[in-house]
Amino acid sequence: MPETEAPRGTPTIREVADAAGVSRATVSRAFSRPELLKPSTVEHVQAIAGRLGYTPNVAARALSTGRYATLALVVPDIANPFFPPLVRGAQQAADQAGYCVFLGDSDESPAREDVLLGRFAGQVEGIVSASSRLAAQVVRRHADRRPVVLVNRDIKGIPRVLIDTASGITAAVAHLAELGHRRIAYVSGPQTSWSNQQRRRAIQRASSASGLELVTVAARRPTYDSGVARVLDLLASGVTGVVAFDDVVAQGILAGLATAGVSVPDQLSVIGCDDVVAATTSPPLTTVSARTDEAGRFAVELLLRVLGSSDVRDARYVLDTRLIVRATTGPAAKIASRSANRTTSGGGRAMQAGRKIFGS
Amino acid sequence: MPETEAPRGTPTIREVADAAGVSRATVSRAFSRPELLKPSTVEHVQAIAGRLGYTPNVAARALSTGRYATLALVVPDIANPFFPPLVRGAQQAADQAGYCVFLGDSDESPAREDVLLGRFAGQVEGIVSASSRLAAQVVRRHADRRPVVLVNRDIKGIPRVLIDTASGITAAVAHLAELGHRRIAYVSGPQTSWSNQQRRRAIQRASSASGLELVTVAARRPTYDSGVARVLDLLASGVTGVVAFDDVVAQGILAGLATAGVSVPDQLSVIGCDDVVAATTSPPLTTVSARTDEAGRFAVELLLRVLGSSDVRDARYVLDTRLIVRATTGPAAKIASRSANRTTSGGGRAMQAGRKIFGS
DNA sequence: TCCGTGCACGCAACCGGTTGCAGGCCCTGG
DNA sequence: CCAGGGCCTGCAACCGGTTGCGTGCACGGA
Repeated sequence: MPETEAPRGTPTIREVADAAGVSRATVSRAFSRPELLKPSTVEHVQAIAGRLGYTPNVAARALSTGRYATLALVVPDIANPFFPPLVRGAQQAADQAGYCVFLGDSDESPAREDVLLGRFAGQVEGIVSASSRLAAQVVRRHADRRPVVLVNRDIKGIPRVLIDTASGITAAVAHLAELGHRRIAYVSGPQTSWSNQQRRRAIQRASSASGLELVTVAARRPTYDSGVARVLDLLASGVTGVVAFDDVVAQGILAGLATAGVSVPDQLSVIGCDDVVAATTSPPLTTVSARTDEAGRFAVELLLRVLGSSDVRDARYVLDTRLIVRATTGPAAKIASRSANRTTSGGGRAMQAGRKIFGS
Repeated sequence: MPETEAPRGTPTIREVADAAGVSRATVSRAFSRPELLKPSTVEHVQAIAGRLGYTPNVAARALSTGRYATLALVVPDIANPFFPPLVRGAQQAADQAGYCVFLGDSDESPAREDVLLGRFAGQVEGIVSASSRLAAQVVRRHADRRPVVLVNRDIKGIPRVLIDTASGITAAVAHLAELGHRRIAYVSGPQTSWSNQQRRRAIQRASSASGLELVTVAARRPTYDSGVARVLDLLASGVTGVVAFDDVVAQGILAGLATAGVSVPDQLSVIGCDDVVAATTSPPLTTVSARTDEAGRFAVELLLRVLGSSDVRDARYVLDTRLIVRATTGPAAKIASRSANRTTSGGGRAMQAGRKIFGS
């Protein structure tokens, strides 16, 4: 008895077609290519569809067109405050274009990242991989299957958006040199991180250019605790200024220093990177600012452009950075050491409101 | 001339079938229901498929089975540090089950959340909505189309995971009362937030139970800047203790107080909520701890259970919370007010390391 | 030797849209 | 009045797996 057709949860194109008295093709066109139809027909079909609560089935559409209207975003650690703004920016850009975004968290593991990219490749139009920890060759293999856009990873032939912290780092070193520092430290991040390599190189170059001695301390994972744990090494190293891989590490260092009774910036100057929590530390952190939200947005827009016309092959966007001087940098310690730490905040420097901006 | 078949980018089931000398059905079964096939056949097909680099097309599979192997997670603001750990937990749980997760950021807007849920409904098996700002009726409408699990939103009939901050808040108020505070403030969060309502109610109840006067100050958006902006109101209100909607607001308050030269906890005690940045503030923030990562994980596991057997209708998981006393709470100000702010950190209380834990 | 039984696999319809192609209709120009 | 040309719309194949049903075959029992 096929007389009573059970109406599914959500109606299909056929039911709309029947209700509207047209063919399925017409319903389809009413949604995807309305300019091919008589305006009155479009209106009629849309009305019926609206009444029935019809929504095109994305799987069916994806199957026949290959357009998924989705893309994937892979990050090493969503809990690292560097990434949420980036995710947000990417999200908004994708949204405007009607795309949905998958999120993947590789947990800083290249192996997991590889798995994620492979899994996503089958169900998205393109992938944005931020701060990829993968070997270049592996990234290329994935990029070979699906369009990939990188953020903060510089691989020739793959479209990429780079936050050029080198300029900001250079300004940071100059800032320290100007304040009379002679011996400084770089607390490094993940070894497979392009950003880390870039920053390390920039600081080496800038230090030797300014005649500063440079000590490197490895933090590996860029976490708060990792920053805290580096403090003893830092104090033992006899430096008067520190540049940290990122703000999170810098924040950990600040906390460690506070616990150790070392006053910032009187006894030690600290500079962060990314400006991601910098305004909320105490004292407010001098840092290298990067518009991470823009990086996310750009990456998605670039990806969409690649999807549109595949001749954008070797794009390479560079976002510049600036040094933002807040309150964790001051004159080198030998100068400050004659006085104790009388004034903790705002002492000796006329720079609390109105942030001063250096940089390229 | 149909002799030269262009091999597509990724091979289809037909090509594998041809290469293996079996039917498409057999290839399909080799992947989805191998127990129906002779072991040698399975092995053979898998080998061929592996060599060709075959991957089942998810869109095609989704179309014929209705199983998408995806789910969506919607949050009001990924940049709010409350959510990244939750996202992470959700992500991991989904991953273990072979699901990919869409992320949506509603930007605290009910309208956008509505759009997101609608868009996701068509392409996922289920949805986790965290801290939904939607009207209950609207949520129900969505839940009617697709299984929905809520986090921190209590709607009867819809499976939900709740972080019971009431218990922690109650302990917080008791803690303040014990320290001699008589008049305290609650800095509230988003009005449509269930958590905010829950916290406000808990603090009202606890205050009157302890005989404390309660003042409420509205922060609306739970941001750092919003916290900073509430400081003048707080100082004008004549309270000696403050409970903030969340850690982010509390952090802003701390910063605002520092700028205003008010010492914490000597002149004013501050308590946060969620324990999400609390360990990184200065002084370290006394707060109500919630395992947000577990909430995310639970929500996904619950969703998967709903998908498995749809008889879990009215599940309601409650995660308890605890008060973690760090360094922003101390004796009521009238005691401290006789002396100015001589000792900024660690004065008057023997409680820096070894955190004390109260709670349900 | 013949038939019943069950395993392993193929056939073909189906999921729900999309799109090249063809055909009907109407309008215009000769 | 007829031919030609557009404009709309329908037909039907197709995207790539999945799955109910049926069949061929081997094997065991009578």
